[in-house]
Amino acid sequence: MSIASKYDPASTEAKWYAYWMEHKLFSSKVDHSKEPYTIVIPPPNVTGVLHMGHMLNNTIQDVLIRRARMQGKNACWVPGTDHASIATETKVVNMLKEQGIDKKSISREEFLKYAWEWKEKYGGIILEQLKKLGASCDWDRTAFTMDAGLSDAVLSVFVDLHKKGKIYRGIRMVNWDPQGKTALSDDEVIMKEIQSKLYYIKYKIEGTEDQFLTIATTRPETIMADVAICINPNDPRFVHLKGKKAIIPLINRAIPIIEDEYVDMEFGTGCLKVTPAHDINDYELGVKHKLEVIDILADDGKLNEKAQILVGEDRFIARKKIGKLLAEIDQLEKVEDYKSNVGHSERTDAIIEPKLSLQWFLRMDDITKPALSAVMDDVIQLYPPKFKNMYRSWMENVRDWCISRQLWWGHRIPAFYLPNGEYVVAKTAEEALEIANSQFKANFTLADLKQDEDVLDTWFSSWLWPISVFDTDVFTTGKPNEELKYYYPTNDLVTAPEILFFWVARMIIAGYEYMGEKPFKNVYLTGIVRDKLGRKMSKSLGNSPDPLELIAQFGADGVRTGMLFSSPAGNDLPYDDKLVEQGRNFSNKIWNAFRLVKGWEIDPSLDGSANEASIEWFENRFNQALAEIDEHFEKFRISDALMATYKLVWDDFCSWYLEMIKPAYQHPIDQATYDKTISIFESILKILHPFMPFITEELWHQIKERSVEESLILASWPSPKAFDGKITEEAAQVFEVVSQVRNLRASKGMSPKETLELTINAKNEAIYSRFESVLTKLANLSSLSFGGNVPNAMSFVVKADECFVPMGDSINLEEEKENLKKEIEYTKGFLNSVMKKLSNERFVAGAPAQVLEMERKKQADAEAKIKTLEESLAKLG
RNA sequence: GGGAGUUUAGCUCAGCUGGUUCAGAGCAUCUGCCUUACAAGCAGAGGGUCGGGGGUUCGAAUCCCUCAACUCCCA
Repeated sequence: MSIASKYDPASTEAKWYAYWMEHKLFSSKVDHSKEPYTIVIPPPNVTGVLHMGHMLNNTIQDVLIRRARMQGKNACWVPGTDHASIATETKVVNMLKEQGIDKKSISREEFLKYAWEWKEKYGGIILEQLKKLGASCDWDRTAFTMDAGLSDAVLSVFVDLHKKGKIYRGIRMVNWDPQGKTALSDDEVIMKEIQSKLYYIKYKIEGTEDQFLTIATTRPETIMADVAICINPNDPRFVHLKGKKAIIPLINRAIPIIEDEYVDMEFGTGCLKVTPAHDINDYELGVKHKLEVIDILADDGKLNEKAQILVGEDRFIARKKIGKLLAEIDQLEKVEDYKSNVGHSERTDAIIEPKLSLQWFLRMDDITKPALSAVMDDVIQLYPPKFKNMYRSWMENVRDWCISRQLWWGHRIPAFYLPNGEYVVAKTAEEALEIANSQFKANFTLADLKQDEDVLDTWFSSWLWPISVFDTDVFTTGKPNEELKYYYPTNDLVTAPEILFFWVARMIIAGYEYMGEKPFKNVYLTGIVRDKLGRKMSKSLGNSPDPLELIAQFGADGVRTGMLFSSPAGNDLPYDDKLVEQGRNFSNKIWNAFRLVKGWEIDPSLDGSANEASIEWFENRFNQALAEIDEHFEKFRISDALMATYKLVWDDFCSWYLEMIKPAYQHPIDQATYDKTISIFESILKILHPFMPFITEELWHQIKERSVEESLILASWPSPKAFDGKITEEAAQVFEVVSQVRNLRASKGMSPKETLELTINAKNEAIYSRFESVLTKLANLSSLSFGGNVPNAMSFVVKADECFVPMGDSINLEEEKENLKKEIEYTKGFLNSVMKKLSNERFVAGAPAQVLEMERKKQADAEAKIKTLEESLAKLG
C-alpha cells in the first residue's frame, strides 16, 4: 500500500494552509446575500508570543468560525494586535537598558522611535504563530490598535466624551506603581498575601506628660502624614479622649482626635491613625471630616521634604528606621507579625502605593447602564452564565475609570495646556489652537501649547475594537460605513474571564455609546490553562510547554483537539501531554480508516444487499449524533461537541460500521457499499473539519480530485435528517449480543479465531436476522439459529432474549447453574423493588402516568426475564 | 469581614424543570491479543454510600437546612 501507516502532519499542514491562503478562502467581503458571522479576535500583545492560553482561545474561535463558514454564513474573523502600553513600554525600557540607554536620558520622540522599531521587529510574530495552529482569520483585515485610523478613532472618542462632560480631570487616589512611575487601574493590581509587621505606636495626648494612646499600623513610615486619630464614638475605652489632641511622635505635630463609626473596635487597639494621602480608606475618612492632606512620598516611593525626617529614604527603609527611632524614644510599644493582602503591580510587581494625583477620568455612572441591562436581560449572553453575577456586582459598584497612564507608548492624551493655566481638548494642536484663541480671545501660537505628557490606558483603545476594526470614522460622523453596518454587531466573543471587566464590559459600554447596539451576542469565557499541579502556566515557573513544539510533535489537529477534550466553558483546563497525545492518536485513527477504505478493490458484479442494514443503521446513527453535536454547538458546549464527534468516528464508524462492511482480506467490495461508505466518510470529514482542519482537507482531496471551490473548508455542513430511534436501538441490541459472545470467548480463554454456534430464543427474530451477516462476522459464528432447547450450552440474556452457545464437554454444569441462580436472584431483587413501588398506593396515586408505565414495563420485563432464566435452569437439570 | 462558585470512578468532567438516558463519558488501570487499516491499535473487564450530617417527598446526585474542604471576586 502506498499510503504511510502513520499520519505525518507537518507537510500536510504547511501545504493546506498555503493553499487556503493562496486562494483567499479566509477572506470575507460584504455580501448581502449571505448572513454575516463575525468574530473579532481578542488582540494579543503586539510583542507577545503564543502561549497555551492563546492556543485554547484561538482554537475555539477557529472551530466556531469554520463551522459557521460551512453553514453557508459569511464568516469573518478579524485578527489584530494590541499595543499594550505598559507591557510593551516595559520591554522597550529593558531592551534600552541592556544597550546602556536610560529612558530618562532620551526624548519622547527618540524613545518612540525605538519602540516602533521594536514593534516592527517583534510585532506580528504571534500572528504568524496563529497560522501554524490553522487559524482561518481574514488576514487582510489585520488591525493594530495604534494604526493611524484606529488611533484617530481613539482621539475622536476622547474628544467626544470630553465634550459630553464624561471625561474630567481630577485629583484622585490612584494605584501608583513607584517603579513604573505610573498610575494603574484597579484591575492591573494583583492582591498578594504578604508577611508584614504590625507596629504599635504610642502617641502622647496633648497637654499631658504621661498619657498615651496606642495605634496599630503596618505603615509606621507614614505617621508624618497623619492628620488625625480616629476612634469609634461607641468605644467606652476612649471616652476620655474625646475632643483632645494627640502628638505625632518624632515630629511633634498635634493632630485632632476625631470620632467615626468606621473604626473597627476589635482590630488592633481600636484607635486608627488617619493618613489621607496614603490610604484609600483614610482618604475617604479625610474627605468626610474635611481633613487636610499631607503627602510625604515622592513618585519614586521615597520620602519627600514634607516628611521632615528621613527625607530621600525609600519607603521600606524608612519603615525600619522609624521603628528604630520610635523604640529609642520609647514610643514603640511592640511589634507583631501580621499577614495582610497588599496590592502589587501586574507588570513590575512593585508594591502599589495609594497616591493622590492629577489624572483623567471617565465618569462611569451613566455610561454603564445600558451595558449592565444588556447582560442582565440576556441581550448579551455569557457562557457559562454564572459570570452574570460577577458582572453585575462589578457594574453596580464601578468607580470612575482612570484613563491616563504616565507612559510614552500609547495614544497621547489630546489635551493642550495654555499659558493662562487653562487647557483645551482637541484632536490636533492646530485645532486646539483655534479653539483656544476663540474661546479665550487670545493670540496664542502653537509654541504656547503644551500637550499632556500622558497616554491613554490601553483599554481605552481596545474597548472600541469591535467597531474600529471596521470603521474608524463613525465616532465622528455617527454614520456607520457599509462594512460596519454589515458586520456589526459581531456574533461571538471568545476570551478569558479575567478580562471580563477590563475589556468585555467596556466594549459593551462603547458599543452602546457609539452604536446604540451590543457589540456581540455571545461571550464565551474560557478557563485558564494550568499545569498538572494546578498552577497557572507562566514563563517564570517554566511550566508552560512551547505551543509550536507541541504542534511540531503532535500536529496542529492533535493539539487543537487535545486542548478541547476537557475544557468546558468557564472551566480551567488542566493541561497534560496525554491530551494532545490523544488528539494525535485520533488523527492517526482517521488516517488509517481512510487507508482501509482507499485500499479496497471494487467488483461491480458483487451484490451488496447484505450490507444494506449496516448502511441504514449508520446513516441513522449519524443523524442521531449530528443532532446531538449541533445542539452542543448551539449551547457552546464545544468539548461535548468534540467528544460526541470523537465517539461517532471512533466507535460507531471505525469499530462498528467499517468492521461490519469490511470485506474479507484481499476480497473486493461491491460498488453500492463502496459508494455509500465514501459518502459517509465525506460527511464525517465535514463534521470533523472545524476541529481538525488539516487532516480532513487532506483526505477530502485524496478521496478525489477537487477544485478550489470544492474544498472542504467551503463544503456545506450536513443538515440533520430525521432518524429512526428504533433502528439504532435494535442495532445496539445486536451489538450487545456480539459483545457477550466475545466476552464468553475471552472468559473461557478461547482464541477469537475459534468459531462458535449461536442460538437465540428471540422475541423478535427479525432484529437478528436483519443483521445476520454482521452477527456472523463480528462474533465469528459458524451458525446462527433460533430456538429454545440447546443442551450443554453457555447462556446469557440480552433484553429478555436468551442466547445459547454450545460449548460441548468443556461446559461446567454446576458453574452454569450457579451463574443462572445468581442472575435469577438479582433479577428477583430488582423485581421486588419495583413491586414495592407499585404496591405503594401513594406512589401509584402521585407519580405521573409516564413513570407508572415505565415501572409496569420494568415489572413485565423482569418477570419475563426470570421466567426465561428459570426455564434454562430447569433444562440443566 | 462581605459575595459568588465548586465538591460525582485513580484523573478531568457530564448529569436540563426531583421519577429507566440514572449512577454516565473520556483518559488512566487490569486481562488477553502484533486477528494485514491502525500496538498512536483490537477485544474484554473491574472501579463510585454522588464531601459529611439532617430534612422535605411515595421517590433525592438533583430541592431545603447545617457542617467541612477548596477556588475566585471584593474589602
